[in-house]
Amino acid sequence: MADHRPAILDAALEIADEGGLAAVSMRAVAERVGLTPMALYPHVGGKEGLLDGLLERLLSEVPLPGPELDWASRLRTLAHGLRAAAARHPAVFGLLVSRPSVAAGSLLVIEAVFQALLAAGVPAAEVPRVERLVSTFVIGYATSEVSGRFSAGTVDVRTRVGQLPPDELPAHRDLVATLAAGIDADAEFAADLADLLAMVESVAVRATAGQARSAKQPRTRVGRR
Amino acid sequence: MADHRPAILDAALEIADEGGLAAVSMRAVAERVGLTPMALYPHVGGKEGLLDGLLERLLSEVPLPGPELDWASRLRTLAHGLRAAAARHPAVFGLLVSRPSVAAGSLLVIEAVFQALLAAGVPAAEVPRVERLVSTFVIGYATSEVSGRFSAGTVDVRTRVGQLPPDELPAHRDLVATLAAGIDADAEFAADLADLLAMVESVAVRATAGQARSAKQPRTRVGRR
DNA sequence: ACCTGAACACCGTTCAAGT
DNA sequence: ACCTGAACACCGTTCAAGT
Repeated sequence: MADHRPAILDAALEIADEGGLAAVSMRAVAERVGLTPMALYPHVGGKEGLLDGLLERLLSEVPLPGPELDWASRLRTLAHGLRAAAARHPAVFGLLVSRPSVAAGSLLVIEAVFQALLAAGVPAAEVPRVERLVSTFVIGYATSEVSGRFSAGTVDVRTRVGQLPPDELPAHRDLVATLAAGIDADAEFAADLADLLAMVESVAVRATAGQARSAKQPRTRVGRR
Repeated sequence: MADHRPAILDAALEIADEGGLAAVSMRAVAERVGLTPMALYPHVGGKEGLLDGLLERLLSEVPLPGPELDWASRLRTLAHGLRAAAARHPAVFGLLVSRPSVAAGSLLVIEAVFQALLAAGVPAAEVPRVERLVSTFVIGYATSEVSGRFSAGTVDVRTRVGQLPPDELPAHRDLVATLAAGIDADAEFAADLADLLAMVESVAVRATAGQARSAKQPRTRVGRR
């Protein structure tokens, strides 16, 4: 009859947003959608399939940058879009690091990163590696932020340092002032991205220099910021 | 009577290594250690506490670099040590991204990174940010590797690209040769680290340049390799 | 304090039965 | 084919009882 898959994923996403991943049970999803738990199986194929569906939903929400932007702006758009998706759906986003995710949505994001890196002048042989490097950071950052890995340690530096004899943590002691200031996650993410994009450019420049040495082809520096 | 906590964590770690996180149930751990499930509670304080204990175990296994090494070698030692711990205990390592982890073990690792970054010349105000940047990448990389996020997509590029109309994935098409070659995870991790350490150095140099402009203090470039 | 055993309120999933 | 309802083999945890 009707394809209930979209409605099932809607319900599951709502439950995940409201009560975390632990609240997403086949029974709870079924109840919200007005079906028996077993009625979900033909549509999502079990719990794993349901979670894959949620991840696909989340990735399809990430806006792809238009081709009119320069490569650095395109990477920034993607990174901020991914981080925004994490803020909207923290529980589901946590699945991203730990799941293969062969979803079509993830393919399109990767494709956009590939195009940006090629436009930046990163040699083809290095593009997949650099894509994984940048993606790993962005996904890792958003996950850490959303799961509390960042905020937990920094709440009270004194008690943290107090866990061990003070002379075992000299750098912590020297940085107490900075650490006590806490984290401005928005600013930090932007600063990290700036450093990483500079890194991408230096990979590109390094390749061009090697190529110029043998074939002397100059190359225009792509503007940042 | 006897403190069973170490034995409990031993058993739980074994079970996690053998059968994944799903196999780590209070009942299974209790059985292996020769107790009733409820007997674990005074020692680890429930399931969450048990998982925290596993994470602490894992982090305490990461070797800390000696002070005789230069900053870049120290960061490399830490990064490879963390990745090696992930290879030994893949299931437990997956908890790292998603858990606060205020463990003493993680404190010592962070301390070592702080010291290395300060030695590299990264200004104190930027050290915590750069620590989080590098740690996020290293943890994210090891997690992705261990959970199959990297390998899954690349197994068969043709079918992957076949999911969508070919002209929607031009960069994928151009990179088919590189993508089909697969991933040498060891080499890729080393290359990523090299690029990130160069980035750290450029952050340090940027700061020194600003400082030199006002106070003209030269600074020795720390050797890499 | 530490441990046991029974019980409670959940899980995902199988299976036979209905339409 | 799609859906139901009962059942199975699990969970983490509470609680009263023992020592």
